[in-house]
Amino acid sequence: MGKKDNQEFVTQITPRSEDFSQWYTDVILKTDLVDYADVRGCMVIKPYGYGIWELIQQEMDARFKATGHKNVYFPMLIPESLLLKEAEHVEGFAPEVAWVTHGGNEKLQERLAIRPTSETLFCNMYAKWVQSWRDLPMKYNQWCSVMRWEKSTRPFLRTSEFLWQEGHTIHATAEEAQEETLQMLEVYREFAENVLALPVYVGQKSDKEKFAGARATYSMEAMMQDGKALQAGTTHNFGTNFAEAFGIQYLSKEGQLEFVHETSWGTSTRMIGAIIMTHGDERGLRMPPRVAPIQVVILPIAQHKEGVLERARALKAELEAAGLRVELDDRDTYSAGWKFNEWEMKGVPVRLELGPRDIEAGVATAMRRDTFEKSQLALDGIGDAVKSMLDSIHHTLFEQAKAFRDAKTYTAADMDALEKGVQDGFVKASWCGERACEDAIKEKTNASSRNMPFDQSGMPSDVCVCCGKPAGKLMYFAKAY
RNA sequence: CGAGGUGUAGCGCAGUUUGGUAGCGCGUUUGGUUCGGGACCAAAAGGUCGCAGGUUCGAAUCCUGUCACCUCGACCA
Repeated sequence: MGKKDNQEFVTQITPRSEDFSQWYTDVILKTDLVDYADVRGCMVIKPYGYGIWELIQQEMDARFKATGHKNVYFPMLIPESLLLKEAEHVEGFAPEVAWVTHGGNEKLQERLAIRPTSETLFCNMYAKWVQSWRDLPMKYNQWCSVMRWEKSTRPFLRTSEFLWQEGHTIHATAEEAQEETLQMLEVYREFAENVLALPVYVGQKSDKEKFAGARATYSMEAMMQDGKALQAGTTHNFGTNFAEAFGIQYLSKEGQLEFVHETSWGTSTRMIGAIIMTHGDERGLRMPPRVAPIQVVILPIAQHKEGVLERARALKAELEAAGLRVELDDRDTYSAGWKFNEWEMKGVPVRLELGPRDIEAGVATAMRRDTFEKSQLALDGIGDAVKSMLDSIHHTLFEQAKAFRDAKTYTAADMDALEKGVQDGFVKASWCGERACEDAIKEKTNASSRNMPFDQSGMPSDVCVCCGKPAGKLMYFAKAY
């Protein structure tokens, strides 16, 4: 047994350091997360990948409910006239809308957009539903898929159709809407850090980067292992932009007709891409325990021997009773070594080996995926031991990612330093004008932008990544996905 | 849409320069021995060489066209 060493296995995935893109593609295909669909720019999410999404939905939904939101479902098709109502919004989305032009064999009188996002539908209904200040706020969320005809696509990061959640709320006052916008940004941040183990920066985006039709857009950005920024969630404050376009008005306590203030916020399956590109290593995935479809895999060793399988099944039942997601790999068609490597590639956080020697000693041999550390856990009370190991793995993943990001975050006082830093990671710098920022990131700096002064005063803590205008003057710059 | 690259067995590739029987590794199937870090032996199956034309006695190989995918830009969650 075991003539081939692990080096040989590792070479099956393109080394991360050599070609990060190829590594990403290798990992998602070889770990059974997705397959390429034979449909333009779309992917098939396989059971293991979809399992992650289900857990994300569960965790997020609980947070939405806790902040007073309810789930709804709106149609996938949007009449063109509805989409055209808010000028800035149309302009922003027009290049990437897919249209339905025929019903059966008949050409439609009005073409229907396949939703790229549902602001217009929500607005249309809100206009009917709202009469009085008593009806406000309305805080709805929907889980669905949307379609955007992207020019180039990559699984999870950018596909034509993608799964997401979109929250849409309307409020009586500007203050309330702003509070909602920031609250949901905080919900996202807390979720990213505490559930996905993704350290993120949150902040406001620049006018050029903001959502089409929004007064203000906020986002959370994570650093991938190639130093690029990935937007993992975004919230928008529309003010009364859409309310005015769609006539969403209510009668206030004072008897005045007022426009509502609206927000929207969304996160998508892209978060799965963020997990992969943040936590993955040379062996493949490292799933953050709280969204790992399989948290513990039990590998019976020498399972043909008497009593081993029975004990393994009992162990599985015990761990499941403790609330853990457990897989028992009792396939006898693969050797133990083969299975070790497969589950490591799939990123299962904890592996429990259970063989005759373990059973004899009353223990299971545990291996944690984050550090490859092996230890013996007493079978007696093993549920708690595994749970605390999972918590520890979560924290290790978070701290590793944070240390990586911090080490690649530079401070720049001039354009040269900014340009240089952006090649490797994030750059913290004072706001120096939108044109100059973009130029720096895209290596197309010209003389006029280069001469714009860096403002060294005022360094607020809430800042944003990727060419965003912060609430104050400090911001982060990075190449973005 | 601009620039570059790749299409040969399920997967990864060689063969193309200089035209001459379609190859290799992994995987798969069958039988046996194994089983605590991708086991070994033996046998077998599997390909209209992306597609369409052309040149030629003969094309994976040369010519023309076309399609798909990948990387980098532009656009975006």
